[in-house]
Amino acid sequence: MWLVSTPPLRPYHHGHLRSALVEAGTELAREGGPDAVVVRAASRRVGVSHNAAYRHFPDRDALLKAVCGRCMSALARLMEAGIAAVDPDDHSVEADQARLRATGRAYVEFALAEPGWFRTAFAVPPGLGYLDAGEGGGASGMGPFELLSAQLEALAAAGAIPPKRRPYAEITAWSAVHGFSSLLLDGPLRALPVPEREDALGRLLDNIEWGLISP
Amino acid sequence: MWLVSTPPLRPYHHGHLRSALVEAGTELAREGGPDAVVVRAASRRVGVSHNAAYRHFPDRDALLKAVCGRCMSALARLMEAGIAAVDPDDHSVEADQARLRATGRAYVEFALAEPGWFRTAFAVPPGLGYLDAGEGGGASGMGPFELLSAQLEALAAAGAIPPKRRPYAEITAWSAVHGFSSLLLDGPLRALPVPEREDALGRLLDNIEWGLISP
DNA sequence: TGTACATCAGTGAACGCGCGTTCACTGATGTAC
DNA sequence: TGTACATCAGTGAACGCGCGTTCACTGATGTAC
Repeated sequence: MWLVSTPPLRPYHHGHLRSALVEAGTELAREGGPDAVVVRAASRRVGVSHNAAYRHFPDRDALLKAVCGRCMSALARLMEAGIAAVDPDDHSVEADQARLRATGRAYVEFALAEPGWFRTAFAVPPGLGYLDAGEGGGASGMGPFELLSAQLEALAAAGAIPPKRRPYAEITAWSAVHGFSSLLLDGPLRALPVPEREDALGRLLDNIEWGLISP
Repeated sequence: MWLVSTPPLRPYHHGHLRSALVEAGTELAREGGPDAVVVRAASRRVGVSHNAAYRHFPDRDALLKAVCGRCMSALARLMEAGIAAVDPDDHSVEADQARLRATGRAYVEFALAEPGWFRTAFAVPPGLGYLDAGEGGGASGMGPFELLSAQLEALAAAGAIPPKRRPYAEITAWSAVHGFSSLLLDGPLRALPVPEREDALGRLLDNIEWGLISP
């Protein structure tokens, strides 16, 4: 008899099922946010039975956390791109300021361009600890917080931020762009027309800068 | 035979089932955030069969939206309380500033004290339009945005905010406190110890103020 | 005041869905000799 | 190089859960006369 089962491509006896699942989960997150990151759908995408995932993740939350790390990395990479767009050899205060603004703009752009990823990046399951070291970094290995921090540090080193205004500057700046993004995506600013959104972002970045830089 | 059904208190033939369901949904939101606002659980709490809800809401999203309005109202009321804590007869710039800070503090306090409500307030189902007029207001009828706006307007009228810094001030201030709250609840600031959280909030409010007020 | 009747707000049962998780299993892989 | 065997990463079936939503229904309420 020759109804021998044609082995279906032997898909994943090679140890990269874990990363394939994270990849699939990341795609689910892109389309549907954190709630869409579910074991069964991810397994389905990879073409594997849904319980195979439990060889690589103790439970759904572990998968989700890994996906969150990927989303945070994507954000970091977009911020890095924004920073890199300013001439890296220019160490003037103006260039430092431009780099700071670029991090902020990139943050908001990421949220608008990839809302599913943005929501997922901040949906690390409670009770799992936050992202581990090494998770959530961009190409440089630095995460969004470190990238922002580096720009502020440069401005402070150049004397543009007076020392009394330096503490917690990261948190202020981060909060502003994060809140703006959230309000645009899910909050009452949903309805804000695009041109006003653009203006509002400009004013918001101005405002942060004024608050930090003015003596 | 006398196994006649003893009518179980005739619970809701009086037209207030709708509000009872919203009430129950609000309690669910408090405990579990927007995802916990589900038709069956709300009906269960009220003591009514789960399909009775469909006499009052076309679907689950309609219930959720009503609950979102309640949560937004709760936020507005806490902000109102913060404002009212500053002597209402004092119209000095200092008092206006204190009222502005009070709105910001109340916002963050609300998020920390009632995380479920805070998350739900900003989880209006997409595609339903945002909250209708009349929903989401506090005792004064004003929503969080209007309350914030009123404080900024007072400062502008007093000349404390230069005209060139007035546009979009609402959005900047709101974004900052909203982002800070979100990052504390769900983001990487989860782990921030309480004293630093307090310091960070103070600096954040300072920073907004400096950004708005300095000439 | 009493009665017939329409309306309205509930009930109980059922459908179908997708999920997380566990079980005993099997076939492929890698290794010791 | 060949073989016996342990290990490991998958499979298929099943459990139980809670949900949204719809159906035909019934009992209470309010109203016209």
